[in-house]
Amino acid sequence: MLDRRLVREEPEKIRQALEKRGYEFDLDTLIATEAQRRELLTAVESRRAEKNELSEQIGDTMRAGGDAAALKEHSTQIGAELEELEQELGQVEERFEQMMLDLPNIPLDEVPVGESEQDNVVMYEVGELPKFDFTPRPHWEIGEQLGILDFEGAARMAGARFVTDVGAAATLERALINFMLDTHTRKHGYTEVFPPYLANERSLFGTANLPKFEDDLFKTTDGYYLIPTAEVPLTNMHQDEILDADRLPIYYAAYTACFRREAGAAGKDTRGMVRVHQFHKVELMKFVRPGQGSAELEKLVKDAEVILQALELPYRRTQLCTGDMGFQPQQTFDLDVYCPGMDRWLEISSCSQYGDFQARRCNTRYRPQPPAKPEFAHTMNGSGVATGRTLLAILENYQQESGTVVIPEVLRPYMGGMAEILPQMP
RNA sequence: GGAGAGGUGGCCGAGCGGCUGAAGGCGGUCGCCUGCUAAGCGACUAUGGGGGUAUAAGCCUCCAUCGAGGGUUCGAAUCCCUCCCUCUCCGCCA
Repeated sequence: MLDRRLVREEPEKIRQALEKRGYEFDLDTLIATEAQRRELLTAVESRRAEKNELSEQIGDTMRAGGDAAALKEHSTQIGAELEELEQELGQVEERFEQMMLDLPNIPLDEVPVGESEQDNVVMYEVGELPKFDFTPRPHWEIGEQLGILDFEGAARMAGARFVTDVGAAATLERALINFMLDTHTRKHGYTEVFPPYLANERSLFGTANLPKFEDDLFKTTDGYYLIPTAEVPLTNMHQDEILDADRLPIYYAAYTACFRREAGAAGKDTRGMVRVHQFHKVELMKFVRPGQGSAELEKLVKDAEVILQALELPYRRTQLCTGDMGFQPQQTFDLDVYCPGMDRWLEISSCSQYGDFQARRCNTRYRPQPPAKPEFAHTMNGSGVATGRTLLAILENYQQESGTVVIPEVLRPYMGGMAEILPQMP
C-alpha cells in the first residue's frame, strides 16, 4: 500500500506510475474521496472535542454537588449528531481504504517503461547453451521414462497439475533444497527459517496477495490460506514490530512448499512440471533500511545466481518493464534458466524490491536512532531458487542420449555420491 | 477437546467509571558532575491522524488508540458481550 499522503501531496507521481504500468485506475475519484474524508474527519473531531468538553463539565458539576441534567441533555444531543457524521465518515473511509488497496506500487525511475513481456530487457546471459548430438527431450519424457516423475499417479491422487517425484527425483529435489539452503546460510549470511505453510488473512493482505489476487490462492474451510510463496510468512514475521536499527538488514532464507490455484492459467504450460499447484522453492527475503534497497537487491540476485552457476545451468537475467511487473514491486529482476528439451527460457527466480509497500501493510517498522520516530522498513525477496524447476532444468540440460541424466557435480555429495540417474522401477 | 489465569507505552509493570495517554522501574537521548571509567543528579522520551503556523527543522492545538470488535453510560484501560492470542493444569497426539 502506498503512503496515503502521496494522494494529497504528490498525486502526479501516482498518475505517472499508473500510466507507465498501463494500469487502469480512477485516481481522480480517489483524490476526491481523500478530500471528502478529511473534511468529514475535521467535522467529526470538532464535534467530539465539544462532547469531551461537556463530559468534563458534567464531571466537575457532579463532584461539586450540582445538577448536570441540562448538560447531559446537550451532550446526548451532540452525540446523536456525532453518530450520523461518524457513519458517513466510516463509509468514506472504507471506500478510500478499498481504493488504496487497489493501487499498485510506484516503479523506480530506472525501470524500463514498456507494455508487456516483449519489452523486458535481457541484461546478460551466463553459461553456454548445451549442444546435443540428438534431439533433446522435454523433462516429462525423461522423467517418465526413468520412472522418477509420476504425473499419472499424481493426477489420480490429487488431480491435474500435480507431480510426484519418485526415487532419484525425490532425492534430487531434496539435495537441491539442502544445497541451496546450505549455500545461502553458510556463504551468504541468511538465517534459515522453516515457517508455517498456512497463513491467516491478514498476512496475505500484508504481502498484497489479498484482496486483489484471491483467485490465485487455496483457502481452507477454517479460513486459512495455503501460502503461495514463502514470501508470505517471511514478510509477516515482524508484523506490528518496531525493530532495533542495528538488526537491519535482516536476511532470511526458507524452504517451503508453495500452493497456487493457477486459475488464470488454463491451457498454459499444461505438460510437465512447469506450472503445478504445489511446487517447492528456497526463498530469500530481506528487511532493510530505506536507501539500502537497490544495493541489497543486487546482492540478493547475485546470491540466487550463485546457485545456477554452481549447478552449471545456462541462465539469463532480465529486468521486467513497467507493464510486466507485478502489482507490489518497485523493481523486478528475473532469472530464466534455459531448458533445451522444451527449447525455452523458464523463469526460475523473480527478485523484487517493494520499498515500504509491504511493510506498511504489515506494520513492520524500525527506529533509526533511539529518540527518532519509527519508520517503515523496506522489504525485498526472490527465489534462490525454485527447486522443482531446477530439477526440470537439470533433467533437460544433463540428459544423455541413452535417456539417463548426469547429476551436477556439486549435488553428488548430497545424493550419497550418485553421479547419474539410471532407469528405476520402484 | 476440558478447566483456569492473563493480554496496558521500546521492554517490565501499576491502575478507584471522570483529575489517567496512563504511576513506578528498565532502556534511550540530552545536560550537569567527573583526572578516566563507573556511580550519582536533572530534564526529556508512545503511535497514528486532522487543523493552524513556519522557507524548513519545528512549534501550537484537537481527535483516536491500554489485544480486536460491539454494547452500557453524559463519560470506559476500568462494567457487559463476542472473537483472537498467550500462559498453566488435564486429555489426545507426530
